[in-house]
Amino acid sequence: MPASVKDVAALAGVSSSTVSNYLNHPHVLGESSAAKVRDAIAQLGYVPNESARQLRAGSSKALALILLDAWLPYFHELSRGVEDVAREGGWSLFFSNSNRDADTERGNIDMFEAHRVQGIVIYPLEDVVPRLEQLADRGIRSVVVGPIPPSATVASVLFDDRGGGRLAGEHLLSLGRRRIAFVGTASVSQSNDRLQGLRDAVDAADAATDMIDVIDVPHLTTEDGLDVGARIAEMSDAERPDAIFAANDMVAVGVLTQLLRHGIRVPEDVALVGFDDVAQAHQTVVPLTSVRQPGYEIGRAAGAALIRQLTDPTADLPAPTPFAAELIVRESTVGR
Amino acid sequence: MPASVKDVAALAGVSSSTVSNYLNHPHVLGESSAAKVRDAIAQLGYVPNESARQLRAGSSKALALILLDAWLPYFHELSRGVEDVAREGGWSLFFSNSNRDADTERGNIDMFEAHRVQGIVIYPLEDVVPRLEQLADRGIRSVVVGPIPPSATVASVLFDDRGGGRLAGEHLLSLGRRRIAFVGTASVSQSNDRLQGLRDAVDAADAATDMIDVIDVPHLTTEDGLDVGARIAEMSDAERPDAIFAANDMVAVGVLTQLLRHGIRVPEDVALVGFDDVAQAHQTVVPLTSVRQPGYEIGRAAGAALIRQLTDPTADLPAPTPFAAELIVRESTVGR
DNA sequence: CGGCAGGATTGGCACGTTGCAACTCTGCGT
DNA sequence: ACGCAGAGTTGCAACGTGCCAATCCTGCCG
Repeated sequence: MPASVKDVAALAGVSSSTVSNYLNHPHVLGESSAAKVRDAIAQLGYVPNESARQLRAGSSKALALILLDAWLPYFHELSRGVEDVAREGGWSLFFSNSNRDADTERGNIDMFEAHRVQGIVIYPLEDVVPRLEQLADRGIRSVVVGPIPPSATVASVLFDDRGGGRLAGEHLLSLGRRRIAFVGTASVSQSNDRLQGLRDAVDAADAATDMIDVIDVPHLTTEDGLDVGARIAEMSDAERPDAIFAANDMVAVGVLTQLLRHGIRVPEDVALVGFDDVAQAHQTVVPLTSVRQPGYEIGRAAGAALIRQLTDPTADLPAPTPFAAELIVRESTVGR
Repeated sequence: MPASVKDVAALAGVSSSTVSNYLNHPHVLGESSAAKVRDAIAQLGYVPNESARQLRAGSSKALALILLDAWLPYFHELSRGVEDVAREGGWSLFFSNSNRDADTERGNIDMFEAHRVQGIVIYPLEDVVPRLEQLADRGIRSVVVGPIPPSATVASVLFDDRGGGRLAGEHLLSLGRRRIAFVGTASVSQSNDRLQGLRDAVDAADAATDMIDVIDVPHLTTEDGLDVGARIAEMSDAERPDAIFAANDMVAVGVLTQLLRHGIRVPEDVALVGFDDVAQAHQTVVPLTSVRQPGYEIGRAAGAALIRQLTDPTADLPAPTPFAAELIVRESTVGR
């Protein structure tokens, strides 16, 4: 039912090639034809059919972004970075959310392959590198945010999670804290790296290795943090840790909220460090010390790396120099 | 470079029609051909080209969702509702975010028209009904979430914002509060309706009309709430309102946080009511009384209304019976 | 053994767009 | 007056898919 080039051409009294030229090579058009085509397009409200364009072109000038869990604030920042760099380069960007489900993740990859996007930025749940290498054979390049096994065709953008964990640990130790609880998710490699960094700090300080108490939660959400906070609040003073390092800010916010509800003082009774430094970290009653992960910049870097590969397929994969962690100290560790 | 039906057909030793039949009408295939085609598809890793499919079909089995500001938690709930109902009906769903920018909103609509989606669910920024009616002429139906002028072709799903505002007002008045500050955004009609509901409650109680103090903020974010909270905290006891009604939960969370930082007691000194009842409302140090807006159900209703129109184009537009508001009372108004 | 029913398979076209090669036309130089 | 340059325009093919009508084949009945 919508108008096609043919309809426009008929109304304008020119051939469809001329209409196509008007859209894609305006400079070759004569003045009078251009005017006729312009009027006809306006009159019919013609909008080029993107599917036909893509079919003709062989692929769409589009990228895809697949996120582990789009509702976490950190992923907002990441996606804005990818989005901006895509828009600047004139690419369209399709989003999708794996919702922490491996089937959904695979389904999203399949869908984007069917839509012939040219490249994919993915923050993966499971090991997707073999699948991505398969896609690379078929001309779809990709960039993984996070650590991956070495690959000849799949690039990655790294953040120094372990170093960030170490910064958090050193900070807490320097404050004299000696019983540190780590709240994280063993199923996400980044969480484990952050824990390893904490262990590094403890080892370097020559402190007792049993000072770390690991608490595993399913999703790193505020809700999970509230549960953990309740458990900690119920502990006796003797068994309660004097510091908590949370694997992300959202779970830290939950812990903080629950501790405050129970009248436990932060940082006097328990010091608290989060991770990511999202906006929420300084929007809490006691502003949160956090390890800054530059989500926006990481997103930009991932998008830029992808676009570079697509623009110049002969270029080498960019060397994965990790983004450095930075500790942002606020009142949840040092008071006012 | 990727394989096409032709490649599959050549490898399987059958015609491309047979391959097409295998994919779309498996029952007409013979046993042996089916097996050959299956093997060839597997061997080549063939994935049908979605663009070509859509071109052939005339339109994609896809819907679009355009949100005013995807980062607000309320919109997560809304989008999950639309997403679920779309998936259940076998439709793909494309997301996009207007980011509170009218140009972006228009650009998104244009993009989805070019991609020939069959329908659009939109939570609009500006008045988009004329544009949507134009789309309806070209076969793209749409459903607006929120109030719209009467239209023959554009459906809407309504929520009783005014009634919700009234509930909040009645609640605060019944608690004996007499100086109510309203925090909202004049540029969003829903915010104004909520304020009007508050005024209704005050009028009905025969109370002084100057008891309402309207504070306008730009975006209804937590950051805006922090600013407002700071202003309120600096007021003298005499001029400080004894109740605050915020147009959404995020701004309420900001206000609450700032008040608590300044040692102002909630609800003893200032009672606080939010709007939407998102998850964050019960994840605060003092859980937030809020007017529940069933975002998930509203999203489902919008998606279902759209799919109904597409499935049966002769059906009348569904009557827009508004979703009712419900007050969820928590400690930010009644204490413990 | 001829014919025919009906299942299985195929050729060809159309969807809307774009790029290329080919064509027309105007005006200018010789 | 003739040719030619070059700007402007056009016809045609092709992208990958899906559907329709047409064809092929197998086996069975008379």
